Amino acid sequence: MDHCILKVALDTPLDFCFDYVWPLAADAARPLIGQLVLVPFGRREVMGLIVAVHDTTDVPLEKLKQAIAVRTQLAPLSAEWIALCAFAADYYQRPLGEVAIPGLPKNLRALKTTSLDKAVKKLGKADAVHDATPISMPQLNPAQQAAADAIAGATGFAPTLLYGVTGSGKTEVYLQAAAQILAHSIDEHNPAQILILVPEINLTPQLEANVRARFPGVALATLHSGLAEGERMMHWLSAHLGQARIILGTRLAILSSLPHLKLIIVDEEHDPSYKQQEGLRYSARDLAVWRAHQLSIPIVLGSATPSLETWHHAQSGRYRKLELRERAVKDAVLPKVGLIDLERKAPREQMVEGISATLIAALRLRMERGEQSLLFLNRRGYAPVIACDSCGWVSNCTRCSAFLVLHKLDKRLRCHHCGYEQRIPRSCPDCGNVDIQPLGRGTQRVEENLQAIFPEARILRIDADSTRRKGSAQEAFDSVHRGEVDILIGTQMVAKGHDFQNLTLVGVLNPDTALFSHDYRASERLFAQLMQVAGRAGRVAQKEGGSASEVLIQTRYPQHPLYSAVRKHDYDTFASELLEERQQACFPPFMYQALLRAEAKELKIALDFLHQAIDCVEHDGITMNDPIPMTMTRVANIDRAQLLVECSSRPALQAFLKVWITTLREMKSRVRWSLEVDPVDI
DNA sequence: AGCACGCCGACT
DNA sequence: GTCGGCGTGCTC
Repeated sequence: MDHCILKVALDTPLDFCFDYVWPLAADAARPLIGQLVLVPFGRREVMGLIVAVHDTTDVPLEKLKQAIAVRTQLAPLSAEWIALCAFAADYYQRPLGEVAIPGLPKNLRALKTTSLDKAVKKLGKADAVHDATPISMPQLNPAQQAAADAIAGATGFAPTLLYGVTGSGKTEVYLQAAAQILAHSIDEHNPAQILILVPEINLTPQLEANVRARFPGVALATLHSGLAEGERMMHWLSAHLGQARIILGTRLAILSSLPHLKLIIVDEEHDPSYKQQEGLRYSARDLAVWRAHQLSIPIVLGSATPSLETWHHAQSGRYRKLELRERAVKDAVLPKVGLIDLERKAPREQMVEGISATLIAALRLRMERGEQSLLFLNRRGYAPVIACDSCGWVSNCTRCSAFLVLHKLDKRLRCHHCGYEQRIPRSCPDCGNVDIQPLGRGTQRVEENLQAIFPEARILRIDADSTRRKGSAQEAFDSVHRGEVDILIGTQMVAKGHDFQNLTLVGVLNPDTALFSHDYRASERLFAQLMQVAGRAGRVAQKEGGSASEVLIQTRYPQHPLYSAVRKHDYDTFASELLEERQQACFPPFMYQALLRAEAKELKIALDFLHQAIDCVEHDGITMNDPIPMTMTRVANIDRAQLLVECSSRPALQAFLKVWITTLREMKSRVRWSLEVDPVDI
């Protein structure tokens, strides 16, 4: 045989592999499965992944093209890694190449190989032997020690929920379990790799510093979307070559090549950021569990407020549950949670610009004591809408079913969905009335109001607008840590991860909307968010003579069971009740779901397509709900509708989706559609 | 998805 | 007269 046929997966929506001829010189080695190959594709040249090497092909000869080059400098991607991609492709109903290729560093996919060559040489020279002996570890409390031992001592696939309140020292458990596994593997010629996933880029610097301090000699690689191409290449390669022993990253890191993976840790496993919300809509947490199962290794899912999926598995015994009941810092107590009743309107509860007298007094007390406060409001901008008092005009976006948000500092009205911007009108565009008013409150407005109430206070706002510049989020957090801020105002960005040592008050401004959301997951998320933001306070030991750290929630519904559970820090009961409700209502995790979305210039076209989609296929045993417009129907002049599909059996749903999606592709409809498996926002 | 080809409207 | 809108067709 003077040539062979390469079956190549390419990054294209076409759901099959492409065959290429590869000529074999007399003494040349055959290309290997898992190698990358440069091929002509249409009028372009692209990088693909070799998934099989055959002698023959069914493709007609005149269609066959020759591959250009096989990337031999790089060790082939492993069969396990390809199997992981193949599973994700299959489960989420996407082509293999769309899963496997985009996660690879761009420089690896580029035509010229100089940067790859340099990186491989550079890493080849790096000392592969590391001193994995950690510096002395802090003393763990008995529960932490038991947890670390149980995790590190587990053999085979051992999924574990590490359930512990914020501040209970979960990170310490991760690090000591990691230390044990690294120590076991260092003497053998079997180096271990440990993957630690965190929800957001903002959380990596802090954890990275912790890990580096704890494991000074151990090679660490970070993987997240904020890396420059060069860095990404080096970090990805050091993971792929097995040199990086600890890999710290966001959700995209779950698809990296880790030949010696021995432990996976998913921190804050309930966090919605683990779900990719565009393109391949995967759950990094779910893929992490699959990967651990595939490799027969332990996996730790850590959270103070586990997802109901994970909670359910822990309750049913599929996952082992390890619990940390106490805060790890000695004498630190859980913050006291108080509710400020906005309905009661007692004289003392006069509101100043949406902030109650009680909260203002609490802020003043912290100022006097030289302690820090945090105000949490999950709404950026100055006001979510402006309106005309006399004719009722409101600032609607012309392209979306949403309001234009007032950004007073930039003097702009801005749509948060399509990016449309305009100047702030001086008068009502409909009736000319000059009296147009901002309605509602965003973080910018609270910042302005608060500065008026406390002229001497050093106030800092942290939200997506104030941290647009790269690195500015870190600078902002650093300045809080240095004590340069008295009052911090922030969106959910500030709720995660950061321990503020001198912070003793958390005010929550407007959480009620989530209580009555049509999304049945909203209350689960609100609870997690409140617990998380509450955890920012009271991490230090209670100050002598002072009172405990405090969380004050302004609400119109102080009697709501969610708030009672938050007050008692009682996730167990709350979660068990939610699970009960979900079972009654046949919602996940007792039901498996997929969502077909359609987009068109007119809503009717999208809805018609979805009705057609229902009729085009047999669906015995599958619940096809009515097609409905999406909550945000119109975005950027495109109307969107969705069709929810349900089944009590995951395999049955998977089998159905496979047939369905094939049929839908064959319909060749000009409506844009996409399928999401295990959707979170419905 | 890209990227081409192809056929109709408003501009230097 | 051309620049450029996006329909539709193809990718081993």
